[in-house]
Amino acid sequence: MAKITIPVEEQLARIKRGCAELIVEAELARKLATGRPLRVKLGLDPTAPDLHLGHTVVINKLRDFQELGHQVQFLIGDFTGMIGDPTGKNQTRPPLSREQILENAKTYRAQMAKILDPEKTQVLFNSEWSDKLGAEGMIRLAARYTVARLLEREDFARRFRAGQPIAVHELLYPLMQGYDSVAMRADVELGGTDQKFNLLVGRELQKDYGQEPQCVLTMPLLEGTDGVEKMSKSLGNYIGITEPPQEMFGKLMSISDELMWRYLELLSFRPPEEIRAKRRAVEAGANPRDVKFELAHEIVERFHGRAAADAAGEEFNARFRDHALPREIPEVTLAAPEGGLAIAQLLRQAGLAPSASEAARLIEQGGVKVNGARVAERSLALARGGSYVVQVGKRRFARVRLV
RNA sequence: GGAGGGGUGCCCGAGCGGUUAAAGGGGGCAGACUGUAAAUCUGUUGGCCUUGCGCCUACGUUGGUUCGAAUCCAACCCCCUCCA
Repeated sequence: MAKITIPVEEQLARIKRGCAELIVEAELARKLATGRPLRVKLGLDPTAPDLHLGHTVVINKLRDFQELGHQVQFLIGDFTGMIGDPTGKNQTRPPLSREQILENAKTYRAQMAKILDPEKTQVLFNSEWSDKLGAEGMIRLAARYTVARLLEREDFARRFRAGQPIAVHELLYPLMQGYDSVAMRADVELGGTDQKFNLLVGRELQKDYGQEPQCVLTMPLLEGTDGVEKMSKSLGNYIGITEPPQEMFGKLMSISDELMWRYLELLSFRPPEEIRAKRRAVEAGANPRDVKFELAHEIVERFHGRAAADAAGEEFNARFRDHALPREIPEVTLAAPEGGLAIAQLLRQAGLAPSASEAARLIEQGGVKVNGARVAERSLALARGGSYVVQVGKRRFARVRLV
């Protein structure tokens, strides 16, 4: 790989942008000054095959490194994934089979390619060196660190104080992750702020193995669409990067005006000056909706391309600004009895409501329209042989044919 | 091994013999408003139908007491804490 000639100051500025913490800046400056492409590590747990925008915050940062000419290394934690990162929540993760892990890794690679240059991105598996360790190696590794140091981790310390159980394997996790850095001779490791402790263990172990310690760069955790909890699949507040363009666009438009600035900061590739200008404009009275619209467009374009983003934006405007019918309405054909099909039954059978009771509620609340007209009576029955556009709320539609 | 605490609707959590499909909050959904699937406000939030003040399921599981049990009793399962 070619020597990097971009000035250290310029590189540092780009690297630090949006980050939570950089340990230690002076060390990184020294590494950069050598002009050697740095090995930049990001470890990923292979348990969840789907990435969401929260994961991409760190990947976006890797992209910065990659564009500066550094060597990005993706580490799939197929070994550590079997241990399970201590979450303090006591969740037992089912062990994954070899095939599942490889499958997930493949998915990762495809998803990453939307942000990084796959040609320049290395993918590694930590079982490659962890498996070889064996019981003896494991114990030798464990001998290099102390319980007291592991208990520095906030999560461990709290549980220890509270008398809550800490399984021994949980203590091993940071060591294994740190050992990865040793095996990879990582120059820099990235992670969310929640990973800070683990990343620092890597530094310590590298020193212990006589290596120059890696620099640690942590990125803030992205809040989910609720604006409060961090984005996660289990909380249901996530935006998956493989979601359909329309869905992704809508979810991005549904974040609060406040949260929008956070997303802009952590997800947008627009230059910081431009984002500052937008903020000033909104403070001066511009409509935040338009800023959000541009953000949604940028993100959808990143994962689905320009055409899909344009289409999703137009569709959104038509649907929610102009209250038009969606361009594509799923068609459903239902069998109706002679006297016609009761509206509540129709909603349930067409998949517009989970149960007839829920359907009845929606009707009472005025949330159901047939051919654009609000349904007032739940005794309404639609005649056999007809075709109807049925709408529930603002987002659920179906074209129902009764036969 | 011993002692104690607990398992309630999507989640948290109150209830501790009847008026309880179960307070309150969160989340979800719908409506109003709007700048959008923002914010705010209002309503709603087990299921079924012949929509009655109807029926069926539901408070870890299985039995029991009772006219009547989420509420009392017994056994079992699971979680947690303390002691050893």
